[in-house]
Amino acid sequence: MDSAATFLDSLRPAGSKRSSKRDLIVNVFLRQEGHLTADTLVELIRGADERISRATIYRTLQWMVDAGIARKVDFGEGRFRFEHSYRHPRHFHLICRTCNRSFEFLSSDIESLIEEVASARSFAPRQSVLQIHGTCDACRTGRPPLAEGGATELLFARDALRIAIATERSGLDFYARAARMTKDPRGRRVFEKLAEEEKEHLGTLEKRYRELLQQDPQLESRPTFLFFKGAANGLFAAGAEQLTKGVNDRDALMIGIKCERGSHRFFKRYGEKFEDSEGKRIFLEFADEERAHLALLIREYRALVQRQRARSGRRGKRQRPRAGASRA
Amino acid sequence: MDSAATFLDSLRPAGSKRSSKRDLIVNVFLRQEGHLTADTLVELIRGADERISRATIYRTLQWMVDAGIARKVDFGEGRFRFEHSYRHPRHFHLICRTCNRSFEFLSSDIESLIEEVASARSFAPRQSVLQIHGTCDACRTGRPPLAEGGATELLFARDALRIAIATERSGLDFYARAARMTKDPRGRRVFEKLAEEEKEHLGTLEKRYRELLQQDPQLESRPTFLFFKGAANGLFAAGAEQLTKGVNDRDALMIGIKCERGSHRFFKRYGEKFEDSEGKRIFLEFADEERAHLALLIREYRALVQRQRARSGRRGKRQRPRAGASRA
DNA sequence: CTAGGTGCAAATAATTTGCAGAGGC
DNA sequence: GCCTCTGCAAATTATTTGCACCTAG
Repeated sequence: MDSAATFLDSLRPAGSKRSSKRDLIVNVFLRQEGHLTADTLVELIRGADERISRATIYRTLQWMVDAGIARKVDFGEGRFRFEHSYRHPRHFHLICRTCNRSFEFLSSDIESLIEEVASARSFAPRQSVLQIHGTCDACRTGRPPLAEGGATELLFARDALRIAIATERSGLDFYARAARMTKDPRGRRVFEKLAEEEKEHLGTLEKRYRELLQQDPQLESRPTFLFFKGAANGLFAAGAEQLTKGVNDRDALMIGIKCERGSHRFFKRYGEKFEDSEGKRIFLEFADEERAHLALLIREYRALVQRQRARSGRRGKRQRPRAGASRA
Repeated sequence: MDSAATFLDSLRPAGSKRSSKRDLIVNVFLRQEGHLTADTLVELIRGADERISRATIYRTLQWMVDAGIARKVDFGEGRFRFEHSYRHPRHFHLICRTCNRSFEFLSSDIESLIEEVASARSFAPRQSVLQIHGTCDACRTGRPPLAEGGATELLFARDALRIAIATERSGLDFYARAARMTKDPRGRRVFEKLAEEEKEHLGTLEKRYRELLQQDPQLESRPTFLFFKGAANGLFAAGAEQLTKGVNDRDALMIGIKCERGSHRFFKRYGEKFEDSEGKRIFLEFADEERAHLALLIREYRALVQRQRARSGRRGKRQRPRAGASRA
C-alpha cells in the first residue's frame, strides 16, 4: 500500500485542492474490498465519526471515477455501486441474487469472442459488461461462506503467473525435444540455449509464485480469477506435438517461431490491456522475453536458409523462407 | 402475427379482466421493434389519441413482464427499457453510446464459456447480461444507417437454418465418404441410406431457407445474429477429416456415432434454451432427426461387433465396443 | 355487485444542483 | 483574496403507491 499514496498524488487532477474531507472519503473508499453503494460509504464515513453530506460523497465518487480511481458499476438494482480500480483490472461479475454479493472473474476467451462479434458488426467496442446473475455456492448449499478476502490483485498475479509458468514449461519441453531431434549442430545449440533460458526463466517464475503464496496462505485454494483455455497446457504444447520424426531442422525452427510469436502476441496484448498491477508486469516482462527468443529464432532460421542455399550450389530449388519468417 | 393473438390470450393471468386500455398498451408495445422506455410508450399511446396515465403504463409493463410478454432491460442509463419477448429469444446487446441504439446478438460460444465459468465457481446461473458498449458503424463512419428492421425472429430462424444446413452438408459429405470406404456391404448400405436421408433433409432445409428469404428480401445481407463457431463448417467436418485410409468399418461407424451424438446434443440443448420461435422449432426437429440417425448407427455398430465376434470363432481377442457405444 | 383496472396526485429513492459560507494556497 | 470544497436544502428523474372512481364479468 506504500506506493498507493504516490499513485493517488499522481492522479490528482490539476487545479484541485487537497481537502481533508475528500482525502478521508478516498481513503475509506480504497480501504474497502467489494462494490459499495454511495449510501454504504456515507455510513462508513459517519461511523468514522465525521459529519458529512451525501452530496459530498456523490461529488467525490464522481471525482474518483473521473480520476480513474473508481469505477461505477450497475447491477440493475436501481442504484449504482462503486469499486476501486487501483491495481484492479476491469473484470466480469457473478452476482448472487440471494445474498447480493458479487464475485469477480476475467476470461480472455470471452473477451476474444466479444471482440470477434463486435468486429463482425463493425462496432467499435469501448467497454463490455458481463454479469452472470444466479445463486452462489454458499446460498445454494448450506452455509460455508468460505473465507473471502481475496484481494483481486493477488488472484490476478497468481493466475498470470500460472499461465506464464505453464507456457514456460511447455516451451522448455518444446526446445528440449527440438534440440534432441535437430541434426545441424549449430541449430541444435540454439535450441539448447533456448531450453536453458526457458529453464532459468521457469525457475524465476516459480520463485515468484512461491513468494506470492506467502502473501496469502490460502491463495492457492482460492477460485480461478483469470480464465484462459489457450494456456492451460502452455502455448507451446501444440508446437511440441508437431515435432514428430518427419520434421527437419528448418521445420523445427519454423514451428518454434510460430509458437514464440503466438505467445509473445498473447502476453503483450493481454498485458497492455490491464492497468498497473503485478499481473500486468508479469505479462509484459514475459512478452519481452518471448520477443528476444523470437528474434533469436528468426536470425537462426535465416542463417540456416542461407547456409543451405550456399551448400546446394547456385541454382538449387531456391526455397524462400515461408511467409511470416521475414516479418519482425 | 395471426397466432400472436392466441398466444396473448393464453398468457392472460387468471383473474385478470380484459381492458381496452391494457389491450391498447400491449398492442402498441408489441408492434414496436426496439427497446422502449416507459416514457416512449406513453408518447406512443398519447399519439394514438388516447389519454393515459403514466402509472397505468408502468403497471401494464410490469404485468407484461410477469406474464412473460416483455423483458425489462437495463442499459445503465438510469432508467429501464423494455423489449418484447414473443418469439424473441434472450440475447446479448451491442449498445451505441452515440446514437443510443442497440443491436442484438446471440453467441453459443460465449454462452458455453459462461457456463464453464459458473460451474468452475459452483455458481448456479439463472440469467446472463452481456453488453458491449461502444460506437456503432453508422456513427463512426459517415451516415449509412443501413436499413434496419430485422425482426429478430427471422434472423434467428435464418441463422438456425444456416447452421443446420452446414451440419447437414458436412453430414452428407461424411456419410458419402464413409460409404465409399466401407468394405462390409451391409455397413455400406447403412451409410448410403444415411447419406440419402441427409441429402433429402438437406433439400427440405434449403427449401425452408428459400421460403424464409421471401419474407424479407434483404434477409441474407443482414448481419449475423447467432454466432456459433462450432458449426461454421458443420458438426461433421471434424469426423469427415478422420476418415482416412487407415480407418476400418468399425472405426467409421464409431466416428459417425460421435458426430451424431455431438450434433444431437448441440441442437437439443440449444433448441430447448429458446422460447417458442421458428428457430427453436428448426433446432428441435433437427435434433430429432439426428437422434434417429444415432440410433440406427448404434444398432449397426452392435450388429457389426456381433458378427465380427462370431466370425473370429470362440476366443478371438474379444474386442469390446469402446466406451460410449453402449450408452443410448 | 365486486374484483380488478385506471387516473390523479402524492410518495419514494437515488442522485444532482444552487447557493452561501468555510477553508486551502 | 481567490477559487475550490462543503453542507444544506431544494430540484430532478424514474418509478411506485394511496385512494377514489370506473367497468367488465
